Amino acid sequence: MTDTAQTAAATRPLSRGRIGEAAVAVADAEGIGAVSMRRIGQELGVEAMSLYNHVANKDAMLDAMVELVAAQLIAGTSSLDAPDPATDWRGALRARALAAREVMLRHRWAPGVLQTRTAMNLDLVRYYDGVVGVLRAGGFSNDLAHHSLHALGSRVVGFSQELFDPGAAADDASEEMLEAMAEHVPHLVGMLAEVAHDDPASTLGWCDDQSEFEFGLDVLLEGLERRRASTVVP
Amino acid sequence: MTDTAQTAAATRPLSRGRIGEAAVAVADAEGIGAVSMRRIGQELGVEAMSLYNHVANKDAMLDAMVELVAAQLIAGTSSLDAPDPATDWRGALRARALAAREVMLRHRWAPGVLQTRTAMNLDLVRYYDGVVGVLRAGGFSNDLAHHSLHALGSRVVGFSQELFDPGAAADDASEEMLEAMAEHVPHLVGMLAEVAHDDPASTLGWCDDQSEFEFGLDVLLEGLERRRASTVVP
DNA sequence: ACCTGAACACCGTTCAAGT
DNA sequence: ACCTGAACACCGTTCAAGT
Repeated sequence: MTDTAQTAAATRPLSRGRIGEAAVAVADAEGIGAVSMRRIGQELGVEAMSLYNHVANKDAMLDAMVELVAAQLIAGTSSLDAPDPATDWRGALRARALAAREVMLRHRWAPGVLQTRTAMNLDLVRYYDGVVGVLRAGGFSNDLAHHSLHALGSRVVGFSQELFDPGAAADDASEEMLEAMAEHVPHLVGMLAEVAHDDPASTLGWCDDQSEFEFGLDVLLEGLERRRASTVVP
Repeated sequence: MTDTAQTAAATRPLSRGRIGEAAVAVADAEGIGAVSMRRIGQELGVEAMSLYNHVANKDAMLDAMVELVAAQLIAGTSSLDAPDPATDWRGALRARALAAREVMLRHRWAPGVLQTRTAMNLDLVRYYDGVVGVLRAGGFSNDLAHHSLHALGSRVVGFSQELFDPGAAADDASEEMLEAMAEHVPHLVGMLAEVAHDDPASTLGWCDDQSEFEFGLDVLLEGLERRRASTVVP
């Protein structure tokens, strides 16, 4: 690795873009915890301190990573044959969110990093602009579009906040543990038992992230459509 | 500080609970970034290494912090005169979410930490159990209750995922910057201009987190009520 | 203009030693 | 049983020195 990296460094000059790419690759493969200045430098066949010539600090390196993901968000939605928002804004927005979701699934560290960023990112703002464009074309007032953006929250960029991953928790938890908890959490245990019974293949880690994402998205889209329709005076 | 801390340590023995409390206090005051083993030890008038007698590692210390917040979640909902879920599940759940939100606003580091946790936490699970209890009392099937839990996501514990804080971004951005971006993000700039115009007091950092939280919550509650009603055969 | 090595001030964690 | 000090392997970042 050191050898090929060395020659690569000699070939292509270091740059903010190359640093971002290397960092994304490491984060994709080993998680964001593996991303350090020293490690990315090593990946590029260079001392960690050399990175500071192209990137102000680690935070700026994370910004560069976000930039690449945001660019994929834009790329993903432009190569999309979605419904015309003027006639089917829900379909148009739904397609956008699902396309964004595919990007986020390729970079599972991205949601966490995105949340810590405050720096303005042009492509990310452009993505949001596209969403507002869809809503406006679909007949939303600017005010309702604004509220809708907040209501959809992160779902509009392809992920939803799962505060607590029942699957991960269940992996740790034995069934006996759940039984022991039953008296404290009767509703949850009852629900779990019934849902697991209906779909026995997925005993404990039973949640289908994709379909739950779509369920939540659709509830929101329906509710927003209802509000849009009630504000339109024909 | 060292002096009073020393005597305090002599008075009350170290414990997982005291460590958690100290860590929560530091995080509340200075953010989660200030929470380190060395710092919490210092806060308790003890060497960092002493903490390891009561807490397996830093991760376990974070678990102890979450435990305290989850206890407040439970405490907040028990001292709540909310509507009877059997007659008004939406009111009951709404009150719960808003009470939880107050807890989270007191511990702004909590959402971020919560997301990194996988360990089973009894009080948190009990809180969720209460939510499922409300839904069941309101007439939800176990299946719909399960989907609803996912759809509500973190909102049910009082915060929503704001991927991008327009307020924070706007603080950095001058109006000129926005004008310069106008050609790239015409919809967003237009929306911003109109919303800001209607409420001129809050020019750029214009989003009212609390009311946006409630808007999103209400859209979801309405949409879920609609689905509940359509599954009930009278 | 870019890269390097040593250094600084921090981390979490281990371990042998104290009481 | 609990606490300590030194040590290890990491961080991000600064700075003077190289080319």
